[in-house]
This record gives sequence, C-alpha cells and structure tokens, in this order.
Amino acid sequence: MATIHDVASACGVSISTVSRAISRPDLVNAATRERVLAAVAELDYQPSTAARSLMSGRSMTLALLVPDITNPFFFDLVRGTQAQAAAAGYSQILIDTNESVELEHQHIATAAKGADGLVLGASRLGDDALREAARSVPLTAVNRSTPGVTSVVIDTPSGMIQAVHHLASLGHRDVAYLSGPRSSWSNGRRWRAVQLGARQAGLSVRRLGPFPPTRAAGAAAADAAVHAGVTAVMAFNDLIALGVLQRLFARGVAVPDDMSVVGCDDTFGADFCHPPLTTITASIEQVGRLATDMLLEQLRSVAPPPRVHTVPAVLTIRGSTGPVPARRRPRH
Amino acid sequence: MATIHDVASACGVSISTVSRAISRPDLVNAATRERVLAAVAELDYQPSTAARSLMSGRSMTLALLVPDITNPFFFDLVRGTQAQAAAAGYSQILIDTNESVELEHQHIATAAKGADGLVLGASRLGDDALREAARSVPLTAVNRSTPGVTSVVIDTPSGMIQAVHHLASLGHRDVAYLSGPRSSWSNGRRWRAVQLGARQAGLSVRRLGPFPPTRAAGAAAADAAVHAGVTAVMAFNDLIALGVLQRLFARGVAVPDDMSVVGCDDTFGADFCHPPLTTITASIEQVGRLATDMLLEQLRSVAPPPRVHTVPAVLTIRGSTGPVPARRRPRH
DNA sequence: ATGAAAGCGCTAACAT
DNA sequence: ATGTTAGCGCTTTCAT
Repeated sequence: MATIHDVASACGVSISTVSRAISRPDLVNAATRERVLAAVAELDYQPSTAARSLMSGRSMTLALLVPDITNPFFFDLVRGTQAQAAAAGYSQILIDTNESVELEHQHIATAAKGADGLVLGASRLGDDALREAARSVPLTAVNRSTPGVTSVVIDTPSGMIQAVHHLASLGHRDVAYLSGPRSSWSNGRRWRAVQLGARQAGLSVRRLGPFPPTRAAGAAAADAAVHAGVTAVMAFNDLIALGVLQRLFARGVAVPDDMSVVGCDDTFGADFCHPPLTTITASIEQVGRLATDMLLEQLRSVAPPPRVHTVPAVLTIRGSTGPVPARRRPRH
Repeated sequence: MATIHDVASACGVSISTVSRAISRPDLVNAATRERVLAAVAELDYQPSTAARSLMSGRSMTLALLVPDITNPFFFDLVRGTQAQAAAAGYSQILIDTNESVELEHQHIATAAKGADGLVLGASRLGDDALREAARSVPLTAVNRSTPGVTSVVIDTPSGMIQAVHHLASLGHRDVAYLSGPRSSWSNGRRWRAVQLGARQAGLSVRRLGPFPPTRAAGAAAADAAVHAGVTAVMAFNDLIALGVLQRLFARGVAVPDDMSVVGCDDTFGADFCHPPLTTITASIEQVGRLATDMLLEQLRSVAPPPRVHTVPAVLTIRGSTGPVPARRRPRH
C-alpha cells in the first residue's frame, strides 16, 4: 500500500505538498499539483483513514444499534440510515444488541470510540442510562424518547387509537393487546394508546403477554387470545401478528371471520400475508433518514439542543379485520 | 476523552506501563497493574482505535457489500456475517452498491482502506474485475464464483433442477423462467439449471425478462408469463415471485389452479404469502457465517489458497405449485 | 509555493 | 519491572 511518502518521493516533492495537493489544491502550484495527482493515480495512493482519524479525531463512521437485525422493522431503518450516512460521506457500522440491555450498554461504549455518533434503534436502555449515554457521545434515539435526548419517534399511538375505533366500529367489544418486550418503550406507549382508545370507544381491552417480538411468539399469543375469548387482537408489532395469523390458521380459527387481527408498523410482509394485515403504517425508512440527519447535525461544530421529531403514523385497513362474529365460535 | 497519558500521569507511571498493563498484564507488577487498571476505570479510558489501527495496520472492521439492502436475501446474509464478525471481535460496515457495477467498484476501493476485508454479496463485477479486486484486498464472494477468488456459493441449481422435475411431475409442459438482472452471475447459473432440468424432464422452457429482482418487477413478469401462455413460472428469486403472485391475483389468475409459481431462496415472506411459495431453500444466514469465516481465515498470517465452498439447497414445496390446469384458461 | 518539524495516541523495541 | 524512544501516516503550523 502506497503511503504519502511514496508519492512525495515519486515526484520529488515533500509530503506536505502532497497532502496539500490533495486536500487543498488551491494552495499548490498548478504544475506541481498535476504532477502530484498523476503520481497519486499512478501509485493508486489512498490516504490512510486511520492516520486521518488519528489527526482529526473523527472516523467518518456512524453506528446503528438495533435489538435484533432479524426484525424487518429494522431492515427498513437500516435502509434509511445507511442511505443518509452514505450521502454524507459516512460509513455505517451495524450492531445487533440482541435485545439485551447489558449488551447494548457495552456496545454503546465500544461503538462510541469507533464511530463519531450513534443511532439507537428502539433502545432498551432505561431513562438514566440513555441520558448518560447521550451525554458521552452524540446520538439520536429512534422510538425511545426521554428529555434531553435527541430522538425521532413515530406517532404510532395515534394510529393505534384509530385502530381501536376501527375495531369498535366493526362491533368488537372485547379486544386483547398482545404485549411486546417489557423493556420496550414503544410497548408501553402502544399499550397506553390502546387503553385510551378503548376508553373513548367504550370497549374493553386486556393485556396479554409480554411476548418476544417474533413470529414464533405469535403462536403463544394466538393461543392466549383464543383462550381469553376476545374477538380481536392488536399486536405489539407485525411480526407477532404474522405469527398469530399462522397459528390461528393452523387452529382453524378464521381471520377475520372468527377473530380480527391488527399488526403494527407495516413492515415487509404485512401487505402480502394472508389475509393481508390491518396495521399501523409509517415510513420507517424516512425515520432512519431523519435520525441520521439529526445525528449529523449534532456532529457539526455548533450542536443544536436536543430535539424530538415526531413522524406521523396512520391506520392501514386490510383484510385481517372484519365485523365481529355473529355468534361466538367454540373455544378450542 | 482520556488518553493513555492521562492514565499514566494519574498513577505516576509511564505510558508504556499503562499500555502493557492493558495488553499484556503479566508483564507488569501486580500492584502497579492494579493501580493502572483502577485509573483506567476511574477515567473511563478507552484506547483509541484510530491509533491502534495506525500501529497495527488493521482496523478490526469487515465490510459487507450488497447490491440492494432492500432485498430480504441480503437481510439473511447480513445476519450471518454480522454474527460471525461480532463473534471474532470485528465490526461490520454495510454498504449498498445499488445494483451498480461502477458503484461496487468504487466502494471496493474505498471500503478496502477502511476495512480489513470484504464480503461481496452477489457481486455484479465481471470476472477480471473480481479477480483484480481479490488480489488487492482480502475478500470472499457470495454467490459469485470465479477461479482464484475465495467464495461460497449456494447450490441453487440443483434445487432448480428438482423444481423443474416437480413441475413436470405435475403435468406441466410449458414453463417460463423469469430472468433476473443480466449482470447477476446467479441468474445465468439458474437459467442454465432450468434448461438442463427441462431437457431431462422433456419439457419446454422459455426465458422471459430480464427483470429487476424486485416485487414491483413481478407484475411485469406475471403479465409476460400470462401472455406467453405457460402454465408455470420459475422466478429468479422470491421477490419477483411474490410480485407475480400479487399481480396474478389482481388479474384473477388463480395460483396454482391456473398457474404454478416457483420462487427461489426461501427468503422472509415465502412461507406466509398467499399461497405459500414453492421455492429453493438454503440457509442464507449460514452462508453469511461461512463467508465471514473464510474471510477471517484469509486475514490470518498464513492465508490459505482460494477455495470455493458450496452450500446445499433443496426444493421446498408449498402451495404455489399444483397440477397443470385441465383446460387452459383464456389468455387475458 | 514549498519544506521542515511537531504531534495526533498508541505499541514495540530497546534501555535501564 | 519499568522508562525512553522511535515511529505508524497524516495534517498543520511555522519557516523559508
């Protein structure tokens, strides 16, 4: 690998001239510049990022931490952050914290030294830990908000309230919320939204779970819902809802004829599963873009005060919700 | 941010002692070591990765390049490479080359300086360019093989041959292959496999396309297939197949009653779309793990000669394939 | 316009 | 067992 010295000696100038010819071309004589640039091309010289980082203190790298790359929600997020990072000349490193608070903690510490800033997807950290982290490194949190921390949150709750009303208007009186992970901030918000909507619409909700936010867990969730005797379920996310659909089908419970199912996030698959999922839609990729933008902003010399940006979410009605069954089916 | 000097002066030793206390504890007096480690904890000292990289010449970072992060095939790959990289203490940076040969070229060059090695997912590079790249930086290619380049390839072709026989056994005589991108090496292999299978099974295949490997393109592909009057299609990948399913449904063509559909890769969604997709299954995550392993191996002092590892793939029959229609439906 | 030299934070000889 | 020193490759004063 060619170094700046190779280039310098190749065209008989000093290393500072080479450096300047590259980073501030206007400061060097046109003729010399040509010569240097030619040598650079000739030797295929690439300035060492390590050396640059050492000098500048910046790595031109951003890190994205997610609890589980397996979850399509995060695919969409990755897409958005990656695109925006790339556009700004940053690389993005991807870290899976495996739904673990400790791992997240640890990775924040280590990632912080490798990256110039972090995007925390659905952080499982507590308020104090999150604020603390935000103090030690530029970061923006996605779907995890607390005062003093820059974040972008999706207004899923208002979508869920709409969903409850939708269910009510179909005649449902008994619905279950299939809870996500306890450590998920979104889960708390969503459950509160469901409760609020239920109060407004005058129907009864109960919370089942918590369940891991996976398709596999949807089977258990479906069984719990059938056992509870509700006519509709609202799942913490689409993954659980997908699992529910599958399990209900296996048990011979028809959707939406015997049971209505509402997902959340409208991630990949929600529109082509069977039946297609009524769910809460937001542009997650857009959220990723925004989060990266807000992070990049903090990296500029004058960092803005922490802000929280809210992205709208709406109810998308598809085939998995329908009128309440005329007569309740036997509970298997 | 604390430096090694801060730690050193904090406990009245030289920086080398600090360095040693951290990287080779056995070389320093137990008592001093304690003191140093205490100071490290106290000051929350984190050795600078940039400085370390500069010294060692290694960044402890791997890069994964994919043509399109949007594609679920690559989600699975990301999972695998990420897991294995993390296990080996490496970070992984993710790069989207956007289906562009030029972008891939360029990113290989730039990524090469930031990362210690690359995993190229479904590289769109030509043979020469790929070999050239492999000469300049440690890399392993996934589903893109050429002599002299370490790679892991999925034995999708044998799965596709099985699929053709499956179709033949259902009575199909006319099938179409819905071609993927021209620059995709896999596409060529898959098409050849389909032709071979067709010859063996004595049925006729034609190639339609090429189509971009996206759900959206599946609509065009479906129309082309209907127009061609075939009774079964085999798509380059599940994404196209999913799009076909959707379009066929919209046009009132029943699957599998009027048309059988075979996908490829068994990516997220293939098992819960409607009807579930008959497809070619391989553990893509496993492929990612393997690719990273093989890359890591090249990074060790004595790099092994280029090898190509083949991962098996099998036909998974689901609901999207069935007997050939008794009488052909009118072609819309 | 160009060169010399200092130094970013660290590790690895080489002294002591 | 510990300290001193010389770089790793680069940018950036400061001279010239």
